[in-house]
Formats: sequence, C-alpha cells, structure tokens
Amino acid sequence: MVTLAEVARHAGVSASTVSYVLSGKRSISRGTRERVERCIEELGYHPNAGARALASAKSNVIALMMPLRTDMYVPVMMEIALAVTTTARTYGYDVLLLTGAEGPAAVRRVTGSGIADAMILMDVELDDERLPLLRAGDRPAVLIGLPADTAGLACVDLDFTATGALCVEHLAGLGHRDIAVIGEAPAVYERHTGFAERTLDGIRSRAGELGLRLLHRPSDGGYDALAMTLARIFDERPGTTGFVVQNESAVEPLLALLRQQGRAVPEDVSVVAICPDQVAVGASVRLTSVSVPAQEMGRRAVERIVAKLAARGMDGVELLAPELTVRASTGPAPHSPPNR
Amino acid sequence: MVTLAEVARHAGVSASTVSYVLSGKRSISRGTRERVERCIEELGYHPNAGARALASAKSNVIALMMPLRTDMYVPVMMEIALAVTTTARTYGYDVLLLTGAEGPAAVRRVTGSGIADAMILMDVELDDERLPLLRAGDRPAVLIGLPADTAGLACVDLDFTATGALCVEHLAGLGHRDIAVIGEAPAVYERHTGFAERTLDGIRSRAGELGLRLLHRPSDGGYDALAMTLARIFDERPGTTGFVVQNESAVEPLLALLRQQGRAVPEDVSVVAICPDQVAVGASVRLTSVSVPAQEMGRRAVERIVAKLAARGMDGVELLAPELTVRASTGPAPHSPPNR
DNA sequence: TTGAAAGCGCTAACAG
DNA sequence: CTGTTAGCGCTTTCAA
Repeated sequence: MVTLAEVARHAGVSASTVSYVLSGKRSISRGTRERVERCIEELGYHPNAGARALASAKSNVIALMMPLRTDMYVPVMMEIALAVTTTARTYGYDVLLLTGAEGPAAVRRVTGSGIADAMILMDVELDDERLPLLRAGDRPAVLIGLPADTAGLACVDLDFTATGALCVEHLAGLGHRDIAVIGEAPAVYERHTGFAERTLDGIRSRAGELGLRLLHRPSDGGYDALAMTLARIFDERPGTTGFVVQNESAVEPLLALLRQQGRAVPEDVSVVAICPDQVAVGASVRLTSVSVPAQEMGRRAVERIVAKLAARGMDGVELLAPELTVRASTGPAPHSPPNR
Repeated sequence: MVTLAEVARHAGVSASTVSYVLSGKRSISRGTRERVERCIEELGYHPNAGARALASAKSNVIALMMPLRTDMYVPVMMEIALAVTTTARTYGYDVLLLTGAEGPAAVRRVTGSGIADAMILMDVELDDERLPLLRAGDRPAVLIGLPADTAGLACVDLDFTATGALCVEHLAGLGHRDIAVIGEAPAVYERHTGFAERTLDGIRSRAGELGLRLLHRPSDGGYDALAMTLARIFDERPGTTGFVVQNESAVEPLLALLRQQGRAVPEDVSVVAICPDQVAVGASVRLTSVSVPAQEMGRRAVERIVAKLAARGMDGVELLAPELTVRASTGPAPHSPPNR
C-alpha cells in the first residue's frame, strides 16, 4: 500500500507538501506540484480514507437511507439512488447505503461513528421516528418526501398538489367535465401517506375551481379489484370521460377493461397517469402522464447536502414543479357520453 | 463527540480494556465488562469509524457496484441491493454504493483508498473491463452474474441453463409439442449477454432431448413489435401451444394479443415466464413463472464475501437452482391445434 | 513557498 | 485479567 510519506520521499518533499498538493489549501510552486503529481501517478497513490477521515473529521461520505417500505415505487427509488450516487461523486462524496430496517438506530450510528458526514432519507413517513434525531443531531440531513412537520428540516419533493391540479387542468382544457380519480390502494390513504393526500388535495381544489365533477376511488392493483372499481364509477357517473390514475398497477388493467367495454382511448375516454415515464411509454396506449422527477430529486438532495456541509442554512422545503407530457391517451372530450 | 478514552476514564479502566470489551478479543472479568458496557450506554459512545479503519486496516464496509446498464431489471437490482445491505449489516458491514459510471477507476479507488474491504459487482458484462483489476487486486470480490471467463473469480448467479430446461420440461409435461420462445430484444443477444444465451442453451438442449419443436424469436418490448413477432410465429408454426417468455416488457402485450386472437390462456395456449414474481402475479393472467432469486443472490454474495474476508478461498461459481411456480397460465395441451 | 511535528481515536502487540 | 504504549496515514497548526 502506497502512503503519502512514500510519495513525499520519492518527490523529495515533506509529507505536508504532498498533502497540500492534494488539497490545494496552500499555494505550491509549479515545479514542486508537478513533481509531486507525477510521483502520485507513478506510484499509484490513493489517500487512505480512514486516515483522512480521522485527521480531518470528515468522511466524505453521504448516507442514503432507503425507505422502510419497499413494496412501492421501486424503480423510482432506484433512480433516485443512482442519481444521488452519481451526483455525490461529482462533489467528491461516496454514498453509504442504509436500509430502513435499522430504524432510528441507524441515524444514531451514522451520527455517532462519523461514518458519514450527512444523510439523505428517502420516502420519509408523515410522522417518522427518525425525525427527532435528525432535528437534534449535528449532521446535516435532507429528506426526499415531506413529513407532517417540516420545521427545521430540509426537504425535497415533487409538488404533488400542483401535480394533481395539472392533471385536472389538462383534462378540463380538453373539455372533460366528469373526472374519476383512480388512486393508490386504500391502505395507502388509511395511513395518510403524504403524497397521495397532497395529490388529491390538488385535484379536488382545481376541480372545484373549474366546476368539474369528481369521483375518487382508491384501488388495489390488479384486474379484479379494478374491474369492480371501474364498474362502480360508471354506475355512479355514466358520463365520466376523464381519468386520473395514480397507481402503477392499475394502469394496464384500466386500459384493458376500457378496451373490453368498447370505450376507445382517447376518443371516448381520456386517461392521465401519474407514473414513471417508462410505465407511461410502455403501456398498451402511450399515456399522457406526469412523472416523478426521480433524477432531479436525487440531484437536488445532494446539492443541498453539499451546500449545508459547506455553510449551514439551506433548510426549508423545496418542491419541484410537475411536468405533464401529452401522449396518446388524452384527447378532446366526446360531445355526448359514449355508448354503453 | 464521545471517545473511547472518555469511556475508559468514566469506567476507571484503560483504553485497551474498553477496546477489548468492544471486540471481545480477550477475556474481561464480568464486573469490568458490565461497568464498561454501562458507561458506553450512558455516554452514548459509538466507536469512530475512521479511527477504527486506520488502526485496524479494516473498514467494515463492502462496496456494491451497480451495473453499467440500468435500463433493464431495475427491480431485480434493487432487490439484490437491499438484500446485500441487510445481510451485510447482520455481519457488521456497511455497504458503499458505487455506480458503473466510474468504470474500472472505481475498483482502483476502492482498492487503493481502503474505503471498502471487499466488493460485490452486479450484472457484470461477459468481458468486463473491471475483471483484470479484480483478479490482480488484493481485495476479495464476488460477482453477481457470470462473465465469459470465471477463472480466479467468485460468482453467484441463477442457473439460467437449468431455468430454460425447467420451463421446457414443464410445458412438455403438459403435453405441449410445439414451443415458441419469446426472448429479450435482439440487441441483448447481439451483445451475447450471458444469461440470455445460457437460458437459450438450456431450452434448446432440453427441447432436443424431449423431441419438441422449437422456435426462438427475440423481441423488442411493446405491442407493435410483439404483434409482428407473434404473427410470424403462428405463420411458421400454427400448432404452437406453448410459450416461454424471457422479456418483461413482452409479457402483457403477449397476453393481450393472444386474447385478441381468441386464444385462451391456458386452455388453448400455455405461457411460462422468466420474470420477477411481482410481474408474474400482477399480470392480467397470473403467470406460471421462474423468477430470479434476487434476495438469495444478494445474501449469498455477502456470505461469500464474509467467508473470503475471514479466510481466503470461496472462489468458484455458485449457481442457484431455479424454481418454477405453477400459476394460472399453463395447462394441458389442447388435443387439437386451436382454431384460427 | 516549504518543513517539522503534534495529534485525530482506535487497535494490538508487549508487559505484567 | 488488565495496563502501557507504539503506531495506523493523514491534516494542520506553527515556524521558518
């Protein structure tokens, strides 16, 4: 293993000089610098991470805590994790992956052991038990997602309220007056998951403003569950022509059922989905959709961490604006309700 | 920040005693041990990771390198990553997440800086440029997936050859004589991706042994591509009654197309998929399938790393046996070919 | 512009 | 069973 001392000896300088060449924290004569750099190259020197962490009290590591629940949004989580990792590297940080399984103890461990300088928490719960520790702790942290109380915390998330509103606006703009929302599984609403409620708020208030009629139905994924949900919707509101879907596993069943019932998309019925682009593009009808900007969220989380690490501040909530991509699943409302 | 020295002072013992209480590397009188443990608890002491790494030349970190290509198998990758992380924790290791983006330099960095004691590489390419470094390097490594040359490497993977054979056996056992394989996108075969070729080998040789007729068609995902593929298959082999699908994005289109053509699953046609259970269960017909045992792979990779870290050895390829789950998409072959 | 030297907090001989 | 002590490799004052 090559050490800084060896590099120094080969270059005929002191250890501190090599260290300063590396950190750039003091000016080095050009000749010396080049000589040192050449030795580093030739010897294949890499600074020892442990020694560096010990001496500088900085690990150059950001901890990334995965969600407790890993049953939903897996691709989104993955995309965020990759974005966090690649962005972190551009700032010289590595990423330590933690699972929610360890619970609050993980926060204590990271804080106490100095294994990471800061942490990013994904998919926090409304009343997450790790939050008190974060507020109390000395390590900078950024949450991806919004807890109930964001005071004293730094958060990044999609603006789901605006997302809901945007979907409704799009449909309203096409002349749809009767809208049905197919939501996440009932359990998601029962535990008052933040993003689901915020989306619904956005949908409801914009629908109210625009004078649209609205139906919201949570739905378990899968065909059977959705078949019942859909039947109920058309029973109660036969004139429904616009759908907003926020449930990946309901997307394909919905399209299949509409087909079976002879309702053409987008001629008879329009569908806007809130889902990853990949799902929207790969569906049997290319879906008009708003997607969670996973990459952007990961990137922003790291940028805020880096800012906090450099100089305190950067608290507060940052909501990313939703973007709606028009594809083949939405079109003008039919002049009369479709035949049954 | 609480240090070991402070704990020692509070407990009225020397630093080394505290250290040994922590590591268990020498026997401590019960009284002393309990006193020390109590102080650790009371003071909220956590050993400093950097100092520990420096003094012991061990980081207690395993690096996990994500694949270069993140366009496929995302949920599988995620599942492996989580399994790796939770398993690693049970052995006292943390996981450092690296992306393939850094390429071979990442291997050098990890090895050189001692930031991790070992590494796990996911989804290695047949002729991965990181392999020479791993073979040369001193750090233990385990690959998830098989490169072309496995000499001197430790690998864990699903036995895709057996997987292919198992699918064919299942269909043959149900009386199907004409089998079509819908494979990954042509590009996947063109770059000679290991798992795809091995699956095909298994399918072909078992089909040969059992005297089945076989057709293999790569297919891009999506409806349009699959519609053409399917038309060709039934043109060439109208009597095809069994399908093996190894392409997640072809699953739903296939089912929809078969439905459209009036071919009932499983009465007229049987379908076996090689895909995650989640996809198999969530499909419009619950699919008989063989799934990639992601959790098991992650777990085994860590266990082998831990073994290598304790005492060399543990090289060689470990193939996990496939398991076929019968669901609703396969049944006895019809007595006569279905009507067209 | 450079060097010398004092730690950072912990581990692991060595000594009793 | 326990204490003393010499580093691990680096950063960063202090001094020149």
